[in-house]
Amino acid sequence: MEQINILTQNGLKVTKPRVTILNILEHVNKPLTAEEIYLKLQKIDKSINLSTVYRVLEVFIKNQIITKPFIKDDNKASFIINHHEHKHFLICSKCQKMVEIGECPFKTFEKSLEKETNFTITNHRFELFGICPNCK
Amino acid sequence: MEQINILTQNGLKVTKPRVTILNILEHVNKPLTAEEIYLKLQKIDKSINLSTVYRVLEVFIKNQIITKPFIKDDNKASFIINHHEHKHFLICSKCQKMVEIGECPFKTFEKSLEKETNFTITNHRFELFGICPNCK
DNA sequence: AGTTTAATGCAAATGATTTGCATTTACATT
DNA sequence: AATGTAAATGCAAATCATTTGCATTAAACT
Repeated sequence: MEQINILTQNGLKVTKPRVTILNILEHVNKPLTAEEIYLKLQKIDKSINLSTVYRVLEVFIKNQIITKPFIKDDNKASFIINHHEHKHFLICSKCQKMVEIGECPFKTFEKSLEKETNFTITNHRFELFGICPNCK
Repeated sequence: MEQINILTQNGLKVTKPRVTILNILEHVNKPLTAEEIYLKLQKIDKSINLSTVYRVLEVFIKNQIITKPFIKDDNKASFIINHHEHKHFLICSKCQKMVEIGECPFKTFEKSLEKETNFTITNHRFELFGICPNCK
């Protein structure tokens, strides 16, 4: 199973919570909150604890298996599998529906900004908000 | 005083907490957390309460006097005066220093994305992260 | 299989933000 | 200028996402 490879490659023990969470995130492939992950987990294995979810997410972030792209206005953080692509989302302010944006237009922008500010730029966040066709 | 105009223009009662918070945000002109605002307030008037800070910020957001541009990884939200400019920041991951980015390169990008997705785009967030010259 | 060390479950703690309620204050009206 | 009223505030307690301490369990090495 691919999930197991990712774990062993990162020197992480292969445990049920880790495999299952990774599996969920792989298949969903869009940002989920810790609680959303927890609810999906509950359908698979009732015994997995919410604090385990947080701890697993923490380890995954450290190992760059996932990223925490943003914290929404409701104060909940989101987590998404890290395919080392630059992904950005357009989020409906009413129904929270997310649509992926095809292209990330910042590569060249970052380069010129590094020269200008003398920062070393490691990362960026970009999200768009609007009203989706259904909610209009 | 300009702060009073902004309040009355928005049909808001002119109170000391509101005037003072607005004054702070006007002069700082960069994102502050509720607690940072509270600490600055304490130096001016010990009696103003943290929950009042939150309530004032909430009203200001509703009236679009300020915006809540992002929530940092430490789960603290930031608030900035809304001059209806598109402002974005480059944030040092070590010292949290913020540098304003001169230009917002998304206007045309948003237009084409609206056609593509059929969303009505109302807003966006963009932050860059890196290491500042001092921290390197 | 046995040993070791890290991962987990559970319950309690934490910390940012929110809320209920009694009191105070802004401001419209007299 | 004094008064009435609804909205704003201070204070304490509640809430909610996230984190942590600790006893137990389980992965993976020998």
